[in-house]
Amino acid sequence: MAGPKWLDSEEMKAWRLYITTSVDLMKALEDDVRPFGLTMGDYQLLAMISEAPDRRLRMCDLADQLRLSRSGLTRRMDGVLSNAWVARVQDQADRRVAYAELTTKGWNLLRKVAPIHLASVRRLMIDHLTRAEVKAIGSAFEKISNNLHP
Amino acid sequence: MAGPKWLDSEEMKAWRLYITTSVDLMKALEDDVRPFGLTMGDYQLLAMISEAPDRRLRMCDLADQLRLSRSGLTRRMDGVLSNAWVARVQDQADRRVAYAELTTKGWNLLRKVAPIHLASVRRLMIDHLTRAEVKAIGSAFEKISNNLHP
DNA sequence: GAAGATTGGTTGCGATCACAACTATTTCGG
DNA sequence: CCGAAATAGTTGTGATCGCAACCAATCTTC
Repeated sequence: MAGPKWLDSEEMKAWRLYITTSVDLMKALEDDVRPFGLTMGDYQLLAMISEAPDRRLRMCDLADQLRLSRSGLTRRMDGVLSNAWVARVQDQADRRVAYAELTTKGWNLLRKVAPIHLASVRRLMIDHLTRAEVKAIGSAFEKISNNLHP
Repeated sequence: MAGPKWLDSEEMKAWRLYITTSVDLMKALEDDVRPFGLTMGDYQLLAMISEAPDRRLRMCDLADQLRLSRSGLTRRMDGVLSNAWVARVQDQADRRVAYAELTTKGWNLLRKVAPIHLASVRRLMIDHLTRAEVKAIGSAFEKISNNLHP
């Protein structure tokens, strides 16, 4: 590695605040979707599907995008399936493949919750930041992400 | 709330990259401490205790700093206690209180792992950022944190 | 100084999730 | 084509962690 072994105080400050605050932030966002019977995991699943063509996504791709293992996704699907927010659709061409498809009920729920969730993201994070900080976070995590995914 | 309901594209980019990349980053850091028989949770526990006076911390304070529930900490302690990295010390003055105290074995382990962990933080995150981005992340999460903890 | 509230910590239980092993289907090498 | 390898998804198992209920010790209030 190029850099010295330790982090200087600016770096350490950024690292520590980032790590601890991220946990708190997630819990606060979780609190804000709970009244709708959703976890953040559920919300992200619904949001991810809603942006895909035909509001459906292969299980495999969905797992990748949600950073879940395939077994993790199978279990998470149990919840959204039993609530009928998502339907399971078997692919006719390749019968190994199943799609997760947003139902009308799921779509309606998401339309109701999304503005509230995004308002939470604003209230808890974005509204406290300068435009420069927003851009810096975007570019910083973009570089970190590019390095992580070769 | 003051702001508009939706996030603009800069804000959305920052938010999404932050959320997804944070998960990936955590997994990568986890991979780097695993060879030492540690989880990131264990590492953070040891690191937190090591910075306290006498390298000991009340269970309660430790739980707060690690963002764990008290029961969560009890269970996590099982691991570090059975590895004898941490010892349980009962307070004589207030007999409700237990301290988690870093053992010599735990201290030696931490001295070995800390440089490697910090090198990972550099390699995976800090070294990819400009000084301005590091400062922006520090100030941004500081403000988010201040808002979260009233 | 005794009753009730508060604080510190553990335990029972349920939810979430990853890994490994498994089944089913498709694709590829020869 | 046929068998081997790859791909998609599920299930068994174990780890982690929060909530609620609990016990024990201390503090508070009258």
